[in-house]
Amino acid sequence: MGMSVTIKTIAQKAGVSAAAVSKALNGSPDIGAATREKILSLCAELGYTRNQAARSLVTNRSSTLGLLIPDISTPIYPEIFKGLDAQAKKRGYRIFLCDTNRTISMEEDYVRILLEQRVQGIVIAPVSNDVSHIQRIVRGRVPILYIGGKVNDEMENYVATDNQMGSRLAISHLVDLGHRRIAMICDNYGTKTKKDRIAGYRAEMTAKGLDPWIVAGGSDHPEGMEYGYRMFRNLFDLSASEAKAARPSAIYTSSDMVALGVMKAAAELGVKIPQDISLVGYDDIMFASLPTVMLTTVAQPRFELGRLAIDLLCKAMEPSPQVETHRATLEPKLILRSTTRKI
Amino acid sequence: MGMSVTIKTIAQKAGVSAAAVSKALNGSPDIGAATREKILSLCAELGYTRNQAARSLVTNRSSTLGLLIPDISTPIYPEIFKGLDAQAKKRGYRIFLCDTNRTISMEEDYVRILLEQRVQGIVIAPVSNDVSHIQRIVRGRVPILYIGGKVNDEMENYVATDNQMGSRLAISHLVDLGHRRIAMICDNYGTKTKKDRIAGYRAEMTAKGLDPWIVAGGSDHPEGMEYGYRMFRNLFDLSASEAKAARPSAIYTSSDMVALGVMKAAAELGVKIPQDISLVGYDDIMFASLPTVMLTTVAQPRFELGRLAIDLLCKAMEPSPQVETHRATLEPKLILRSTTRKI
DNA sequence: TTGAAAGCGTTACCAG
DNA sequence: CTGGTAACGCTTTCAA
Repeated sequence: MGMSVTIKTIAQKAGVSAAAVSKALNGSPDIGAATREKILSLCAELGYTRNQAARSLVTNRSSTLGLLIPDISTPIYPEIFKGLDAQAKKRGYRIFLCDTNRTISMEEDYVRILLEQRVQGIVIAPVSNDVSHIQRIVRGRVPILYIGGKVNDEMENYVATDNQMGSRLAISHLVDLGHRRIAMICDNYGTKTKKDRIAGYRAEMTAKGLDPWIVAGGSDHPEGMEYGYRMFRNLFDLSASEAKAARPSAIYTSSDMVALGVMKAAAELGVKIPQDISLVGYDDIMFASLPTVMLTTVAQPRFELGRLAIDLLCKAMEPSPQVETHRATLEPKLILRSTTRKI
Repeated sequence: MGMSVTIKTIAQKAGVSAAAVSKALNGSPDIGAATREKILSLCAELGYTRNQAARSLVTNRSSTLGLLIPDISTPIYPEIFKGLDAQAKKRGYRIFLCDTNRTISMEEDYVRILLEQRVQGIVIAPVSNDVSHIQRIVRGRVPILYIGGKVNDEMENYVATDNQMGSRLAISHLVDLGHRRIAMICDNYGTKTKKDRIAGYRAEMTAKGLDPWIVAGGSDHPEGMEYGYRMFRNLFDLSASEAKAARPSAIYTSSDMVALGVMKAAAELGVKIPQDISLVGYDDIMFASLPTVMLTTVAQPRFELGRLAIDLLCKAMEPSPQVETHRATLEPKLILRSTTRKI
């Protein structure tokens, strides 16, 4: 194993100084075209590869951003990663992805690791509403931009989505179709995100002169699919004795996963969607577009989220930021598929 | 903005040398317990964070492995990443994930970047069967371990799954249920993976004294869901004029995505699964377990894949590898759900 | 047990 | 335009 080829190796072979090689490599104008050519071809020939560690050390720039997410196998994150990745690339940054496994301790570990890597900024979809453990470690040494469902105003910089508007879009659509008995099934309602979705639902129902009908369990209740499954069964068991007219004609859920649970329960109970009941979800996870699912749902613009997040983070990274906080809220939109129908 | 706190800062404040701090930080035995304590508490107090770039530079170890995948939003990869990540962590490595967007040029770019980062090994799920462009860049400077559907024996180190066995499991199950007319719909059959799945199907059918019935289009045909959709419609249009008995009673597909296409077509044609026809997929993507899908399918042990891949890569990374190539093949297993039925 | 000194590969700053 | 020279922050001898 011969010594690896460094800038010095090249310099020697080319009969120039290390400084000259560095300049040629970095496209500096302070070098003659002839020398540059010579150096560059020599680099190609010898298979020279820059040592990023050495560069980072001296320039104090790693050209790397960190990304912390709770779980990459949760349907929404792969696309968010891609959005962030694409935009970061445009701006000359690499993204270092860390999956925290929904664990505070891993979140802490990774933040420390990212700090050791000297990332220039971090995008975090935090595990919990409270991010004080993160702040405590970072101590403001690196700008952080928060994204995801746990975002709230305690956080300095964030990109959120307008969850109230999302609900309003969903309800408005159902009302347009003639529905008046619209129940909302909401899991996990402690988070800001879910609170907003509920608020939007309530506001739009009221605006249309309808009575809100909210099914939302405590934090000890199951989440996602399991929750939707149980609550829908509940809803129908309870109304079983009553007239059929007392049932909701449409269900709006706090997430697609909850909607999936509803679908499962409905199938078991012989309730047809959308013939017997209309259903609208939230998130537009990949499943929602499957031929066997085709769920009408509220989508957040994921690519746009990535773009915005990186742009805001970069603003926060500037030597003397113009403003104190960097925040943005994205507008969701309704994706019409096959689980809603005129009544 | 004061100077960041370095090992020197600590050394000064503690009244010791930089070397001493380094030793304390790295748990070296060559240092007194008292001095160590003093140094450590000072580090905590001042919020000292190691500079990984500087460490890498001098130790020539980045403690980082690269991972190249074609598309993180493809259902199978998030879990593979997690498996790899977990195992790498156990061995003290971080994983740098690169999404190549199914693009040869990005694959090349990222390989170069990883080389610049001085990753100590790379796991690659390549975009194409041919990986010569990667070899050309890497020049053997870093060990590579290949995974994924494109793996073939041209590649030095790899972890594959036994696709022949997967098919045999599927067919054997269908035969046990009484099926004799079992068609296989296979997209994208140019790859080693798909060839093996076909071979396994053929072998098992023959072993059971049944006639293989293979539907496999050329490379110009669509892939995945679209392919399954079209081929299933084809199959039924063709057999529409014939007796119903001439139709297959079961379909085995080369992937879950193809099976999803079949389900869509079947739904449109009024063919009930599994009442009218049984269906088995391959891959066990997350969708497969959805309540509205519940697809019986062949699964590769993804976590095991991650473990093995990292272990083999680490073997290949050892100074003087024991053997030339590092290869392993994993055994798939059949996941029984609700799309197959006794005939 | 401790520390001084020598690098690791690169860039930045000047003086030629 | 070019090339020494001095950092960057750390680890690793080796001598005390």
